[in-house]
Amino acid sequence: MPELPEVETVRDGLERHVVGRTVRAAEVRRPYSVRRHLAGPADLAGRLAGRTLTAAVRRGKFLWLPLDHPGAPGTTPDDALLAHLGMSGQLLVRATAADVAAAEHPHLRVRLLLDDGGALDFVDQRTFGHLSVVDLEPTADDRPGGAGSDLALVPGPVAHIGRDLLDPAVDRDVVARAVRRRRTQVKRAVLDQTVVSGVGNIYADEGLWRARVHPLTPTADLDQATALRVLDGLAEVMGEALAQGGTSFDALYVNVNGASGYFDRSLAVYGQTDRPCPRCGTPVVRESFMNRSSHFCPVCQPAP
DNA sequence: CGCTCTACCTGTGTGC
DNA sequence: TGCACACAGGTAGAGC
Repeated sequence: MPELPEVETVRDGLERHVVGRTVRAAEVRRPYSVRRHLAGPADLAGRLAGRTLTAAVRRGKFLWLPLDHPGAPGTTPDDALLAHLGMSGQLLVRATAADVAAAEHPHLRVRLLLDDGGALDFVDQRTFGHLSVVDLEPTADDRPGGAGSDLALVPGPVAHIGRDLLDPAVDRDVVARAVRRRRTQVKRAVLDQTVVSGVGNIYADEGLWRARVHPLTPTADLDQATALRVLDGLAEVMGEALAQGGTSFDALYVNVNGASGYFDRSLAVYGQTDRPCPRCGTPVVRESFMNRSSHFCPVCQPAP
């Protein structure tokens, strides 16, 4: 389940192994996986052929690779290959033609054949993820936590996504005020990607546990210090997961599912129903929330 | 405009 | 064994 640390691990792998290479051709095996590319699979393939991948950029859980102009290398890219991994998406680098041939996979959705004989494969079991080629647009960076009037060059579908807590330009004080401005519960607020991006169900539960805040606490009840403690808890747990993911990252293999190894060892409450809270030993509680689930310690995180 | 809820998708696990 | 169903969950867009 890729959240911010997993997507950042993928971005880092793409930066080191794919950036600078050129797409020879794109094969769309499953049109549904490019459904956000409104002009259709053939148009997507046409816009990728012959283009060079010039960078790997991420905001929250969105990831994009700006594309060089075929006839004008070195100019500022104005479009990009945009990816969202959804729940189960993986971007897998195949180094050689032999690797490509050996890598047929029942969940292979899109294959980008590269000009050096390798490939970049988009594999996605549950197909919540998607790829598209979209224009980059100078976007007023006035989202919560943004850098005020600065313009950021981001894909159109990413324009409404807030900065994430691992972004050096994020202002946690501003994000905390944005969380408190919402009229809802704190877990809903931190899952809202327009408020703060990159947080999914797993890290929301873990961050709230670290901050000792119940998921259903009304945002109206949060003072600034408590809201900041929640953001600190989220940033801390995502930072630790990223550090672990980075150390287990395998060269030439950009993995997502379980790449960090974090899920098995370090989760305090997520998926730990009835197991003891690592702080106080009280059994962890699971409750239904937004057709999902919330996990928390009923003692450390008292109900509002 | 702000908030809430659901559809989208597929493989795995569980209960009858 | 076979079937039905719950579950995992990020996002866009509809609904209120």
